[in-house]
Amino acid sequence: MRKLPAAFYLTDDVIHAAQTLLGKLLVTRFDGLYTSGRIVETEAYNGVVDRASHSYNNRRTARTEVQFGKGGKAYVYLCYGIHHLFNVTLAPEGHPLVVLIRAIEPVAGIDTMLARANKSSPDNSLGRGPGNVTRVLGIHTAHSGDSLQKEISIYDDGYVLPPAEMGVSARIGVDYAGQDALLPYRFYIKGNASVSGPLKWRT
DNA sequence: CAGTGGATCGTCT
DNA sequence: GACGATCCACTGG
Repeated sequence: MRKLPAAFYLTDDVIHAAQTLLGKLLVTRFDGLYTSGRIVETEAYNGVVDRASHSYNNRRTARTEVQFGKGGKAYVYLCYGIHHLFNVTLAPEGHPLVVLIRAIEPVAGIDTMLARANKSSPDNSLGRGPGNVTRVLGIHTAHSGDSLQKEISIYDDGYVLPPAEMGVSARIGVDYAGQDALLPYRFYIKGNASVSGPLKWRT
């Protein structure tokens, strides 16, 4: 188990980072409660030139300011008034590149996850979908801006994803982005039961 | 499995 | 004042 170093997050290659994060362990430790899950689905958001990105066209607001800082922090925002979506920020200061974590396969602290999700037994939906990822890991908008070297962190446990098992598709839920909605910026582990989206985009 | 519709509120125009 | 980088329950096949 090796925590991803601060240097990992300073890349400008958001596509490669989104691919590399597949198979890594996303870990939280809040109030002594340890939970972790393997990242099985990601999406790249390519900053100022990406219509699907909150920072498109260099738009800076209080909400998106974290994206413009040095990479290696959490960017968490509220979606549809209900769901908290967790992103990893990347790149040196001034480059608002992020990777959305869309699904995890629960690994440790399953009882805690079940309690947070108000469920009694584990199933494939526990870490499926970006809203569920934050729910079971206990992440919410107040954590936006937090370092990924503290309560929230990402580990490499030696898992290696065979290249043939990585799936690629367009991103989900970004129809408003015009042509950019078609970009092949979503990455997932083929056949993994925790991956979200339509069946054809899970196999 | 696919399709539909309600929930719910911070953010930006 | 409109609208989401979504989820769930429910319908029908």
